[in-house]
Amino acid sequence: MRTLSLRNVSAILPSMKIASWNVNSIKARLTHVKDWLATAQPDVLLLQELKGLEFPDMEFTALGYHSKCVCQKSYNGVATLSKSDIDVICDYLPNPGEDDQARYLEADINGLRVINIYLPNGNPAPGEKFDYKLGWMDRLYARLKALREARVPFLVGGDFNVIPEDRDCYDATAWEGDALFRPESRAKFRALLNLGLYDAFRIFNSEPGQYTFWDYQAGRWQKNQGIRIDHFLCSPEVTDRLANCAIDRDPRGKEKPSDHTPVIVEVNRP
DNA sequence: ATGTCACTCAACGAGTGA
Repeated sequence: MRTLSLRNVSAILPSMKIASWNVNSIKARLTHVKDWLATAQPDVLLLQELKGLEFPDMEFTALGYHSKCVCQKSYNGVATLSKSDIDVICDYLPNPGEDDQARYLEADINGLRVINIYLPNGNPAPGEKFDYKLGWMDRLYARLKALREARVPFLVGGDFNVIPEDRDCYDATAWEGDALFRPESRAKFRALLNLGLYDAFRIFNSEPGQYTFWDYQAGRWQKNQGIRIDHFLCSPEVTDRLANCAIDRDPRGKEKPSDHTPVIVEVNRP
C-alpha cells in the first residue's frame, strides 16, 4: 500500500478562507461577529475599528479561534482571529517610522504572511489628517516593497479607506475632494499595485455596484449607494493560489449593523 | 437632506471621528 505524500495530503485539504470586516466597535458588534463566524466559518478573520481597550478574546476562544489584537482607547484598533496559531511578526507599521495608532498587525498563519490594516481615513482634506494618511501609505509601501524583495508570499487585507476607481463608488461627483477618493490617495493605492500586488476582488468580479461600505445616513444602504474601500491585496504567489473573492452583504442588512460588510478571499493550499 | 452611529467626559448633552 502506498502512503500519500505530505504534498498530496495538503492538496486535498479545502482552501483557506480569510475574511476582513470593519466592525465599527467590537463591543457594539460582538453578537454580529459571533453569529457571522458561526455561519461563514472563516479560517481567519481580520477585524478593524475595534474602538476600545477591551478586546473580548474569551468569546472567540469559546468558538475555537485564537486571537491577537492591537488596541487603543476610543479609536482604531485591529484584531486577527484564526482557527490556527497566530505568529505575530509585528504589531505596528515598522518602517520607516513608528506608529502611535493601532492600525497594523502582521502575522504568519499556516505559513502565510497575513497583514491586517486599518488605513487612516484622512478627512478633512487637505489638512493634518490627510497628510498623516499619505505618510502612512508611504510607510505601508516601504514595508510591502521590502516583503516583495524578500519574496515573502503575503496578503494584506483590511479597511484601506481608498476608493480605487470610479466604478467602486456610486457617485464619483459626490465623493470628489473626499480623502478616500482624492487623486493623491488613489495614486498611492496604485503604487501598491505596481509593486506587483493584485486586488483580489477584481480578479473575480468586474461589475460596478459592488460595495463594502454604505453610510448610515440618507438611506445609502437601501439605495445601494456605497463605496468599495475594504480590500485584499495579494502578492503574485498568493494571487496564483486564489480560488475566490466575494463580498458578503448579509451583515450590513441586520439590525444595528456596522457600516461595513465582510470581504472574503479563498486561498488554495500550496 | 443639515439625514447616523459610537466613543468619551462627565452627564442626563456636547464634542469628536468616521
